Amino acid sequence: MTTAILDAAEAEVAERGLAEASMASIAARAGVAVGTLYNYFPDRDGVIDELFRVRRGAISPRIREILDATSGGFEARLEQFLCGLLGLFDEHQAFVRVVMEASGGDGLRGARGPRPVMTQLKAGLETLLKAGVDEGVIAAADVDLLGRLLAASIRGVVLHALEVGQPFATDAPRIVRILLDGARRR
Amino acid sequence: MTTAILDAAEAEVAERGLAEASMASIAARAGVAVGTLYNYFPDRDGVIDELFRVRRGAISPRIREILDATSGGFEARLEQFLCGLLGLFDEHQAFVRVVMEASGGDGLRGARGPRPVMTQLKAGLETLLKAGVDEGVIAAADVDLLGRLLAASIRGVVLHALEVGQPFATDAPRIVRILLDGARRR
Amino acid sequence: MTTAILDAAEAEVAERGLAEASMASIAARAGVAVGTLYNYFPDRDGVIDELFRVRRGAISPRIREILDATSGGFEARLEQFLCGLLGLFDEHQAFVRVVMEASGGDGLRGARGPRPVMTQLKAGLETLLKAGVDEGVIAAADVDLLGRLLAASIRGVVLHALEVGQPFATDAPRIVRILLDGARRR
Amino acid sequence: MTTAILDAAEAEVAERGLAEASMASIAARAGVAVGTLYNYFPDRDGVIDELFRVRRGAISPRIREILDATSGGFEARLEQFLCGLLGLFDEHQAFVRVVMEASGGDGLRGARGPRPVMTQLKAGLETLLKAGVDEGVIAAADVDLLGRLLAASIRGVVLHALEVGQPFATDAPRIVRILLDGARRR
DNA sequence: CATGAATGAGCTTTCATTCAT
DNA sequence: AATGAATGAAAGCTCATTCAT
Repeated sequence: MTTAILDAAEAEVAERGLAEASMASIAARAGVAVGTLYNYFPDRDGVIDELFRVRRGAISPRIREILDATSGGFEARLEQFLCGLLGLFDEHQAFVRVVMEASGGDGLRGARGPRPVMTQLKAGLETLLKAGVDEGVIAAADVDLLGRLLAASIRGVVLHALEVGQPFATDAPRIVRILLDGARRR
Repeated sequence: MTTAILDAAEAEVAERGLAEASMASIAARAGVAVGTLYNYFPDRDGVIDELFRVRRGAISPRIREILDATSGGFEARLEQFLCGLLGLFDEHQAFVRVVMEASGGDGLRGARGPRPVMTQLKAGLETLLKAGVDEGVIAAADVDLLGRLLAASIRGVVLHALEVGQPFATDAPRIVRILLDGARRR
Repeated sequence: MTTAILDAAEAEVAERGLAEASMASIAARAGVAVGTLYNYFPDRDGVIDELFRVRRGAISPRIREILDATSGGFEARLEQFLCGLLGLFDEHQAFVRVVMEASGGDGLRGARGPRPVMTQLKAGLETLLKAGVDEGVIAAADVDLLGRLLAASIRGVVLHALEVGQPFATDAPRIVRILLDGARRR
Repeated sequence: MTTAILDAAEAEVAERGLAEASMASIAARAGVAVGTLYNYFPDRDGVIDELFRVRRGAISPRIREILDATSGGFEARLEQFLCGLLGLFDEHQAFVRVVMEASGGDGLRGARGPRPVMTQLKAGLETLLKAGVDEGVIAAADVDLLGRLLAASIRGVVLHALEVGQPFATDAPRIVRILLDGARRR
């Protein structure tokens, strides 16, 4: 039942936005009465928080796995990481929508919850980029900016894919190529 | 008066978020009575929409000017454009905050308003990138993705600058360099 | 089972008050499920009403016994009655708390239940006072007021004892003395 | 408006009881919308608390005046005090009902508000009774119990008068006579 | 026009009650 | 019988909106 409720909440938030997802609409979508929600969660925040907690719980270890599974040189690993990441997001489209909804001005105000995933993602990127520095592929001075560009690019690609209804993962290799070698023709 | 109200709305949304910006708080900040808001706007959405419309009205021609003012080769123009753009955003920090707040899942739902700016920005980028293709600097096949990466990068850089409290414009040249020539050391 | 439920209800009302005694808390205290309450009582009011009915059923005959057991002259009997009554209340502290809780404006509204006890108590007092009239100890004209003063005094003494945590019965002789002979020194 | 709302709250509580007095019923009785209540009071407790505060504010100084206005010997003053008090309560019948409703198990749990009036009343009685001790009319040892009997008697008389719909003040002299000289015929 | 008190729909939350197991 | 999850009416509270002044 908790699962059904969280799924309903997720769909509701993805479709209508965090502020518009009322307990009544979540209950209706879950096919239960309002009161039932309160048999499983203390209050509205409890539902939303748990939604983020559970989804994070499903995604977080996968990100680590994807990172750990990368092998080869820096460039190959980065590409594998991005590819795996976007593939993972493909599997959690609904939640990705929620995160996009919720992550307007993160950090500018009380960010509700997707933060840890983004943080972990950035941490993974940083790990890889440092390996790239060690291999002499990229300059240490570029790590920070490059990390941010990569994170932003992932967001941009995901959002675009969401809008046009495509899967996410296809662009990963090209992103890596452009960010490493540039778009300039030679 | 409309201006005062929109300024108040902007400040309120930037500070508290779209959902928390009540008509009462906007009126209080503007130093008028709630009723007065309704003498100038049909309803709450009217205020928010007009806020976006007006700011867009101020920003749009500037974007075009910035684009038109670029000169030189493709790379130089791209850098000038980004630089000018980020400088422009620096002048509209409050509104940029509002946009960040509001631009969670644009297009996934009824996009409130920043869309056109982003669209125009993308259009400007596309114009430039096409010039790049004509000059033979970049491949036509990369235009679309590169445009999205640039747009996403701008968002990432702006958000980061907002969080750490820095001006936006400083990173523009490095972004252009990375996206054109790659971060790979040679 | 009914007994266990009523005991739980009594304890709950005594501790938290009538309004705060929920079916859930009563069930929990009785160690049964909520549904079980409804196998023995039609609804919440049914529980409360039955609580009063049962306790009255236990107290009523005792009051009669106490009255019947009184012997001697009017004054002695009155003192015995009061003493016995307060002693009886001592044995039913929890219920007395419930009655105090419930007996705000009895009769001003739908009196929940303690009424009959008070009525019987007043009836007993009246019987005694009439005996006093017959013996020529008190005037017939004073019976009514004296009855009310005695009843009120009992309430006041019980409430005070409950607040300071003392047994009830100790003050009975002094009350009788004051009401019969007055507090005036001679 | 505050007055109208408090009057409505008072009537509602007097008629239906504290727990049953909903904001909706208070609003309806006051002839305003629910929201209006919240323009004048922070929440439901705010209404109830203010009701008690205001009525206490009207009654408290009067009690003091009544006490200060008493003159003559102890007995005369006590009678004047009781008489004045009951007369005062006659003027505030509605609030007296509220107090009766609210003062079930005072002190046994969080007593909402009439407490101070009762406390002041008891303090007034104590002052008088001490004067009685000084005059040698009553014994110091009886002050405490006599005070409680008087307070309880007042409550009993008021409650009875409320139920039968009589004015309160008529019984005062007889109460004083009984408590001082006893009901015993001589 | 400006005002701000009044409004009431709508939201969150509670809890007596039901009923399939 | 006992259970306790599900129910939904009802309560408290908020806030966009209206309108008499």
